[in-house]
Amino acid sequence: MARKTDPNKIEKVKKAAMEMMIQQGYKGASIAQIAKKAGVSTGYLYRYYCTKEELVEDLVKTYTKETRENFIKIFDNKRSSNEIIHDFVLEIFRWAKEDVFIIKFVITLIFETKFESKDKEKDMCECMKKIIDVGLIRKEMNPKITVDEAIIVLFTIPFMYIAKNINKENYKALLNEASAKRITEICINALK
Amino acid sequence: MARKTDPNKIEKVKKAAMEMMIQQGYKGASIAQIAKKAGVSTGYLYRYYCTKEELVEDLVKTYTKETRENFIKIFDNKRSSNEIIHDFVLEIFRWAKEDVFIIKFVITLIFETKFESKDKEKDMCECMKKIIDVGLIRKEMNPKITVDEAIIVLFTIPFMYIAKNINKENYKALLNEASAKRITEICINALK
Amino acid sequence: MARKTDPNKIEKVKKAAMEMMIQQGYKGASIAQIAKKAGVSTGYLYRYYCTKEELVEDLVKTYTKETRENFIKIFDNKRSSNEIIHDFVLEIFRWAKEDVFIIKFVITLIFETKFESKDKEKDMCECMKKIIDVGLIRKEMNPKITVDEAIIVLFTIPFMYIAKNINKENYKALLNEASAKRITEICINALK
Amino acid sequence: MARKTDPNKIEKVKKAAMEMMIQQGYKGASIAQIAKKAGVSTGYLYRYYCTKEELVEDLVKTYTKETRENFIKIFDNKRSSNEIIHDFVLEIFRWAKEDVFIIKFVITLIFETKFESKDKEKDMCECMKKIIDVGLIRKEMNPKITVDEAIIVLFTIPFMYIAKNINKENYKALLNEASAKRITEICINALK
DNA sequence: GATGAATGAGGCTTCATTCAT
DNA sequence: AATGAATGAAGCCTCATTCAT
Repeated sequence: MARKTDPNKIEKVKKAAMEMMIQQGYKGASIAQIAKKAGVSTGYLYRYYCTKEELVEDLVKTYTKETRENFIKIFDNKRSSNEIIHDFVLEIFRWAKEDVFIIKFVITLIFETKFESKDKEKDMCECMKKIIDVGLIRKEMNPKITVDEAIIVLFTIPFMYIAKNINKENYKALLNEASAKRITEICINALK
Repeated sequence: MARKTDPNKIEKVKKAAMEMMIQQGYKGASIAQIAKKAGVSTGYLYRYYCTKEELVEDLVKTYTKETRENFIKIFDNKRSSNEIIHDFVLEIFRWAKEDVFIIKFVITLIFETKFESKDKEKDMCECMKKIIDVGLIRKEMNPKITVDEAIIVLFTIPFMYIAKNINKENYKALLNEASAKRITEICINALK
Repeated sequence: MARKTDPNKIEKVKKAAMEMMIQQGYKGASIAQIAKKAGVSTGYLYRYYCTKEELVEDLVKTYTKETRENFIKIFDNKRSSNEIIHDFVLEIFRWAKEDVFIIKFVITLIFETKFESKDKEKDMCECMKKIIDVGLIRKEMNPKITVDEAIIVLFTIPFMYIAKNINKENYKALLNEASAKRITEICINALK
Repeated sequence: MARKTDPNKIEKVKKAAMEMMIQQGYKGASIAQIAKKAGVSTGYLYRYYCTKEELVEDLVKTYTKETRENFIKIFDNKRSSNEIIHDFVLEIFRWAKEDVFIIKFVITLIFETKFESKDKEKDMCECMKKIIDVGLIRKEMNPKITVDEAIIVLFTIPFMYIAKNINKENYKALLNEASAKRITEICINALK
């Protein structure tokens, strides 16, 4: 009977929060700014989230869930480690093209240590262990490889590539098959 | 903007500012805290810097200057690109062991997008061009290599390695000759 | 201001408002809390009361009405002033045992100066004048007695006794015949 | 060297806080209102008090300290209980005339249960025990007397008398020797 | 009639900045 | 030159009130 909740509104809030956090970081993004950008009142946010922190936690959960699941699927696949790395880079590129804001937001989050969740860390480690197992068996990887090294190479390099290009005009065109191949090549070589 | 008077005091301010920013980030580090930690008045701080932002900009300049100069020297050296990379990694490790705060601060800065300076960017590009030239001539590098790729590999991998270990107990011991060799190896391979 | 519709619902609202005000005071009791406790919507509440203040004013009127009428009856009775005082104390005790919430609420109201009504004041004065008349004629009271003094003694002392005991475990047992006699004795003596 | 702290300013803040709390209660009195009334900025308050609650606690401590000490002295005096009661009433009256705001504030505090301190309670009980001892030995008091009853009579009656008159024009004149005598008489009789 | 989503003024608190001393 | 008291805009959050449904 009451005014129906506008599902677009909360989505707008999330987008606005993400954009502000991309521009200003967690501390820099104010509730007032977010609300204004989303076209809602400040109070509106507090119907959905008890605190600013909760809002960001939900953002992280919402916008990384699908991709994290995809990541897990990719690493579960029992093929050569080189193929897995290629699929992984393609998935990151696909994701980055799908929504510029989300990828920027994720990059922002990687920075703000505040939001490094234990879960994310654990998931990443699991994936790395799987690929290292495959890579060692197939002799595609350097026997000295460690989990930390794999994380640094496989996560940081593709993300940094995106971060370096995301503000360019032809951003989406740059994330093409050729560049994916090249980044894959760099990663594979790094781990050899 | 900065007027010079007592170099000791202002040095203390800078150190304090750095430490606070490491712990709390740019927004989190308050002028009052910094002044207290430095043992000066808040007003004193404003005789040197018109704003908080200016203070941080000066910090960046000061604490990256020496190392940037060292970097430039390393890349100017006309030896094999592999040797240059090794020297570069060693220099970063040396730096990281010399002053934990500075390296933490630099890592913080890499995060807080707010403080990406054009100067730093240009210097980095110059260095990359030099090493790529050498690497291509000596056939130590993949001919497809670009400046961006070199930056991603050569800066991200060593810094991420440090970032991943800096909060561990035996931090300085971990940054030894062996790990420097391993990181060098990863970088060299990545660019092959 | 109040429009009548479903007396059950609005009664629940009043009870809820009372309870919340007992626990939190006027400012502390929020409309949302009250509505939730009463099982109605916040909007519903505003069909009956234009403002929160109006709700509380109605509460005061409602919950003191019956007892004020009882008080008036007691003081109208043409017996000795001592007997009237005894009846009065018994009535207050009876009331306090009948509904802990109401008595707590009344005590809360005595505190929150905001809700001192002129009506209540006038009624009280009337009652006091009656009992003083009787008391003086029968020489049960000090000739110096004033209306204010009678109010202070006859209202404050029994209510303070209740307030001091209302949060104890055996609260109802404490408000027995014996304690009523004792409080009566104190009041009578005070006015002698 | 810095701007000298104006001792009058914080005093003004305390007075303003007291006045606002008298008018609006603890929750009703806002920091902004208090600051405005005191002629200072909102931030000013936070140099002295970490929170609003702390401000009020200090108010209570400051403005009741002297009088509580006086009360203790009065009750320590080994004379007849009637004389003690008379001195006590006189002290309350003196205090009430000295600063209208303070007495109003204390009356407000008596209401807002939030600020009933255990200390105050304990002090009160000590005093009551002393006077009851004297009163019983000298047979000036009813043997049935309890500590709670003494508190109700001795505190409530004088304070209520003041509360009832404090808003009258000739307030100070009303708190004269004669009325003190009369209130004393009522208290003494109540406890007989 | 009844609901509760939505609003936004206002509450408490922080902190970069100013300026009298 | 140096201090730190004082400022007040701005941050997060609450809640009385409104109004579309």
